Amino acid sequence: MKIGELARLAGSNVETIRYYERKGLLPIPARSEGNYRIYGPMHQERLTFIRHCRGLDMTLDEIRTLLHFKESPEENCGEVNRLLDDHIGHVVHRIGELQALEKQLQELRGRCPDERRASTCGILEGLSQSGINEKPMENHIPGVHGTALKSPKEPE
Amino acid sequence: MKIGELARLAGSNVETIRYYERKGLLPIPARSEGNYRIYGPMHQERLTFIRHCRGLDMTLDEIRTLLHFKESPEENCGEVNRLLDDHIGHVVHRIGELQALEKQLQELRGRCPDERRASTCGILEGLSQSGINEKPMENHIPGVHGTALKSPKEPE
DNA sequence: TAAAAACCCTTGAGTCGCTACAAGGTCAAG
DNA sequence: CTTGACCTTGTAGCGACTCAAGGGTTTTTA
Ligand SMILES: [Zn+2]
Ligand SMILES: [Zn+2]
Ligand SMILES: [Zn+2]
Ligand SMILES: [Zn+2]
Repeated sequence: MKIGELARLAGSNVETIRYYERKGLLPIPARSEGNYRIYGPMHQERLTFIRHCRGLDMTLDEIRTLLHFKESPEENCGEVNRLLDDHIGHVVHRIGELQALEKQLQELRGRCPDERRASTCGILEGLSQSGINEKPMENHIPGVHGTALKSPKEPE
Repeated sequence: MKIGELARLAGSNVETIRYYERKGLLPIPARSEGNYRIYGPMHQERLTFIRHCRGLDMTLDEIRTLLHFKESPEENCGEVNRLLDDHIGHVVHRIGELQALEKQLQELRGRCPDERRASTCGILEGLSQSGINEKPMENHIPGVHGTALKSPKEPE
């Protein structure tokens, strides 16, 4: 099967498949005479696995680890289980952050119940004040991973 | 004041300040004889405002809008209030997504209560099956904004 | 006073997980 | 033989930064 069909079958997209190949998540496929990538059922299974994982918001690194265990069936799966626990931790952590965020935002919203001149808007005022969200949340993470709003790292 | 001091005062970081300047969020400062950026209290206030907003996970675009209203005190602040409502919506939406995600992950985790051979790991098995998270969540968003896991867009 | 340290400058590239071209090659049907 | 769907490589872009190279300037210290 060629790349377009694989994409359709896995509900994915051609460029994404080539991207996964570059990133080492999908094994390099055979090529046809005309230099087309040729895939078999194992590629399809693997791609589907990857997409399931991405649907659960895992990073490509996390997925790489899981794929390793898929390929070595006699290894102990403890690390898989731990990886999932950690990942659940990522999600739970992020939920907590966002709930705190919502509270702050609601509080801020409450400061301007009506429409006024911008100079007296309680929201703009609140955002200018120190005291509201003085320091960025520690470990403030977009999605469930990655890094955003790091505080400037202190010299060692 | 020079850029380093401003960074310290605002709990920010020098590169970020220059980045905001490039992006038009901070007004272009005067320069010293030695070509150093020279800032005053208004720059500090503005940067602090921006950092507060980022601490609340707003995009730079959202912040740009707020800054506009800060600068035009006699405009009506209705749009500010709406922007905040929308942004609260972004956060609430994302919380809902992450809670659904956590449920799925917990369910998956339950499939492998002990450590076994990888070939019989309930988690790896679950991720391979169709049926679990068949299609990516609609509108699955990293952070509170942006777009990830778009399904391939259909031709118009 | 001169060297060393600390600060600042610009430019350009890297991060993540894709998406979207552009310019061309290949293949089946009509 | 031509059309058009499909494929190829390569490059650039998103957001919000972060970091490194290779300089110039200012401040501190010996
Ligand atoms: Zn994770
Ligand atoms: Zn208002
Ligand atoms: Zn928002
Ligand atoms: Zn297991």
